[in-house]
Amino acid sequence: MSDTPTRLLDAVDAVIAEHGPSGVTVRRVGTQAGLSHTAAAHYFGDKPGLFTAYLTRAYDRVGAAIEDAGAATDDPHQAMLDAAAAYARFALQEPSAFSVLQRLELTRVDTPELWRARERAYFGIDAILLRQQATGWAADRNIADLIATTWAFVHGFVELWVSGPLAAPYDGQELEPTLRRVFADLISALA
Amino acid sequence: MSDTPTRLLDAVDAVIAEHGPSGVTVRRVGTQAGLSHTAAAHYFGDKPGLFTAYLTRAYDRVGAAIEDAGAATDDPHQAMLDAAAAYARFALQEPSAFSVLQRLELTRVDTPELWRARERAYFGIDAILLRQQATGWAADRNIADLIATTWAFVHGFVELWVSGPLAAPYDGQELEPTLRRVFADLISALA
DNA sequence: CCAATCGCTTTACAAAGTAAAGTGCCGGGA
DNA sequence: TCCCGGCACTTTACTTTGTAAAGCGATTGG
Repeated sequence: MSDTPTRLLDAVDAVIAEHGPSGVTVRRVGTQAGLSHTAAAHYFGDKPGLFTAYLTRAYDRVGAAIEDAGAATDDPHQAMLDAAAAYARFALQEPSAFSVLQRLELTRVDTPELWRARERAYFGIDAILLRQQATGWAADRNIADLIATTWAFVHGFVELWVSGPLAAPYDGQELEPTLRRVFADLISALA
Repeated sequence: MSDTPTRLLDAVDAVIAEHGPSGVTVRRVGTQAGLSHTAAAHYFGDKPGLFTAYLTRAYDRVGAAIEDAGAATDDPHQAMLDAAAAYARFALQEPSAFSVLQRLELTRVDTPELWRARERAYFGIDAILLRQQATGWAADRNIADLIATTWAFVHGFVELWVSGPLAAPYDGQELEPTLRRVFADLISALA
């Protein structure tokens, strides 16, 4: 009994699954949802509006996954690894959403809702890192640099993995355990 | 006196500069190059073909910049920083090309030319890292993990920078010196 | 009971992707 | 010299897509 905008966003997932990320069409999304071909435009204004709403929901999901990772354990070190794994899982399980995360030019970047959702995800990472540093880890390092370094690493690793370059060196391995292992090495190197 | 395909790829740059990455149109590229609206399709087959050729040229350029960074100094540590800086400069100076680097779904990923160009860029990084490790740096670390970690970090850092998230924490600073500083910290942490 | 509003659809049109046929030019053989 | 085949594009034509605008039936407040 979900409402129509939600059904339309679900239809985006279905369309990406069937036709790929660049096969997403405002018209197709409408008809996929069982509505007219202008339904998506009616609700979201235009194509960037549709993508913005879709991306906002995607950030909300990954942000929630990161928050869950932080809340599930008292050990910040474990939480960092879990949050990274959540990000990786998100990229693999919802490749549609993840691919759109990288297509900001198709969205209205200045939408407040989108900002809020992005900041939610980023704030979850910050919180975990601050807790980890409070345990004495990397105590003498600049916190802003620490945050940037770990973000950049995790995001870059996942992206290079799904877009191909890391497939060859880690042939046959799986993303999540590999990321956990390499990230753990990085964390201990930074200590 | 450049040939027509080259002029068309230059026209892609001009179109992106004028209309943004999503304003690139096969027809517009043709007319921008002073040709008919089907000229680009004629030479590159279709839109993915055009993007593939454009992306191949972009990878060739960034690969050459990385090779130059490696060749310009005997100090591998310096070469690593220079290569990272070259990547950052590329992202800033050719935002058009960099934005397409992230839009692989618009390209024909399986094109051999594109593979070759990508591998050229990656191989340049590998070579520098191997030289650096030969100096004793991080000698006991798995070379594949080292490569993945530094790639992921540099790529992720630049991407988060240009797409927004790092703008707030590093407000008012510039990408290249910031990346050099944070990357140098990472290198010494990994040592 | 009725009209305004809601939630969508229908209609309409311009821009863009792309297939296919056309056109002028240039070089090489009879 | 003439012709003819191919090269380098252009012209034409058709379909899909984005999007504006008007329409239309069902609810709902007065």
